[in-house]
Amino acid sequence: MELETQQQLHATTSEPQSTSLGSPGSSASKASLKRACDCCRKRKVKCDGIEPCTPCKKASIRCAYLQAPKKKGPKGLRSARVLHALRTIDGTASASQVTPFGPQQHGAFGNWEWNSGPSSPSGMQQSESMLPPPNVPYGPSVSVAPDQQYLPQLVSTAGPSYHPQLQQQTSPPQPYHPGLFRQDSHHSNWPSHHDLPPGPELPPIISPTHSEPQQQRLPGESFLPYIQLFFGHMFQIMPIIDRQIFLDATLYRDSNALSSDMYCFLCAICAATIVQLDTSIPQPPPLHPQKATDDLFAEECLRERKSYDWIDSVSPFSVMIPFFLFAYYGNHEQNAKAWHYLQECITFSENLNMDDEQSYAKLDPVEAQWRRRLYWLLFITERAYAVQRRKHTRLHASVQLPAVFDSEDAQLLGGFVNLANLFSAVDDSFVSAWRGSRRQSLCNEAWLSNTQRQLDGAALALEDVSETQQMDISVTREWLHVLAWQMGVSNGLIWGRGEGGMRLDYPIELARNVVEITTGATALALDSHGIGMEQKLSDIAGCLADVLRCTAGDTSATFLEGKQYLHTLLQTLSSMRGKESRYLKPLMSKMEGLMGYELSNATLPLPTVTTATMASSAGDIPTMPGPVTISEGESDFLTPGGQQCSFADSFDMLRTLSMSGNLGMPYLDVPGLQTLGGQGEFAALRRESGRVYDEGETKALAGGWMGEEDEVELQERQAGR
DNA sequence: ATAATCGGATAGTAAATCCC
DNA sequence: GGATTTACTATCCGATTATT
Repeated sequence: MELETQQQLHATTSEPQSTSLGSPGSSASKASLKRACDCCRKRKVKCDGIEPCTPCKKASIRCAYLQAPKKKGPKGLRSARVLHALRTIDGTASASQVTPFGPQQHGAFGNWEWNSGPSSPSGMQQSESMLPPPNVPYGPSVSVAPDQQYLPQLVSTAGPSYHPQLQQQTSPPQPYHPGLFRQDSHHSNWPSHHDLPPGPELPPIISPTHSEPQQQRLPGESFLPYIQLFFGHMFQIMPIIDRQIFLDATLYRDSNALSSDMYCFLCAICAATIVQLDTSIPQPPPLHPQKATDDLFAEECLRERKSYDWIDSVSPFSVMIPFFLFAYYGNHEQNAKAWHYLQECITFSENLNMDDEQSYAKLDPVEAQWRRRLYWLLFITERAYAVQRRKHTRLHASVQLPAVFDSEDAQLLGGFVNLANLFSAVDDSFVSAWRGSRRQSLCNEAWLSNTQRQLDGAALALEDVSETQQMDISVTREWLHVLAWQMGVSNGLIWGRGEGGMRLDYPIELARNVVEITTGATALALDSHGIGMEQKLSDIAGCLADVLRCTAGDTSATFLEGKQYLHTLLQTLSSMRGKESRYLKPLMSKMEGLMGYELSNATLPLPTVTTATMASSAGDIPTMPGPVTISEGESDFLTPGGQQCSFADSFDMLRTLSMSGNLGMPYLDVPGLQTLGGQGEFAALRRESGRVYDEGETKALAGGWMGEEDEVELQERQAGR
């Protein structure tokens, strides 16, 4: 009912009232409804407009009226287009009039070859990566705007006869979407951000880079290639902006016409995209000979920010700008800044009441959906960050998950929601336990096994999501399993039947899953998650290495299997994002002297596995007998291979195991290597330790590999006791 | 027999242009 | 400024195809 009233907002005002009432007009025998629901529209069946409508009810599908109607009426200058078409027909006449700028000079209109020209650095990806994935429930996706399909035609017809002056007049569809997201502008709650000039009032010779020395801002055409990269590879994990708006080249015609927050936003998202994708994909040539392009964008963002009152300018941009700055700094492992910007975007989201379900009811349904996505992206990011850096969390799973827009592939949001569900399992008690602020007694086996079960239950139906998302969800799930397991170990919870995975060899099983997931994947599906994916894999590998260290000398099939998984993980890390991961060397040095790995990663020797032992394992990982509690001097336990191992001997090893993946790793006190950052939802930083300290260890730890932050926290905790 | 799909007819809307 | 033209989107009929 509520939706029905809301839909009236979208309905046009001048519709004949009689139509929906069934009294036929003078000639029309059919009475069209004001607005068909999303499903009926897609199905091309008559909708009765109630909610849920009869066809949807009959088909047992969810009825919604989310899709905003497109703007009607012609776009662009008609006569100019006619002229242009005529000129094209008369192509020979203008063929000789190629200007000195040539087609490569995009001028103030932006890059008109955004998906076709050879000069477009990502034109190549357009055809492949930018294609929307198949739409599962609704048939072919319509997520590519009609005007996007239209643009290349203009370009191609312009062809060799490109002429700036003419091009100006035959300019493409005027930008008519005033808001951040496609809306009916008359009731948009989103601020109107880009007040583009009414017409193409552009300098006659268009090359802002050279002809406008007074121009402070980066030229408009700088952005589009990176925005294309974003939509090609990162949108799946951050589906928070509208393709139709941000892939429309008219937006980038004149950067000076952009509002400050839009400009800042574009700078921030470009900076984050560049650093996140890094060398995993060919990127456009640098904008500046001396300065890295991502740094240039980030600096430009911060510079522009000084020019307006960004604190009072509360809009979704206020949330997204610091979010992408967070991703930028996170990927650069500048943690203090990353943390600052993450907090900033959370603060803005609170200012927008995005954590309050009630606030969404007041919004236009489409706007509400975009905001839900943004909120959940923040939620996921914050949770991942909290876990990785052992920070507290501020956001809660207090608002409904976003729904799939009719215009979109359901696949896309399916993956996003899946990830959100996964992180919902990382509840406050998980974070508290991980931070060490939860009483140990609460981190018991029942709670842990329940948490592990939740993680498995949270992310299902992965076959319906894209490879990139699948990678994210699967690896994240295994990574969270590893963390939960480490929590259990740190609380002395290892028992034999393997309930909740609390077995010594559980990480080997997890590593097997990860290897299975990553082995068949394309590199880009893995790489587009940025440094966060490297971190997770390195955490998992680190934990696996600890387990193997703990069982050193064990020649059982499980152990050898684990060795092989570790080898595969290290190999994956050796070629991530087009280069060797910075986490590889520390892992290798951790492995030094163990299992035959050498520090030099030039050759990663395959561990020799005898067929006999492999055959005997047959995927069946033996478990440790009986529940044990960890206390020095107690009875012995068995390694997966059945080796006797006394607690006195292994206590140190287990202590190491309990320290969140990289604990005990020698690189932790190396500045600049302690942090991880931002892949989309995991623009998060490495936290050195996730364990629950006990006082006996603190002095030794504090003097050793513990980071400053840990020391402060430790002191705080000790003072509190 | 029934349900689902979708090409395309038809209608409505609004920008662009014409006309005075 | 108002009328007209044009270009666009929306609805949904009904032929076709798929499913039970």
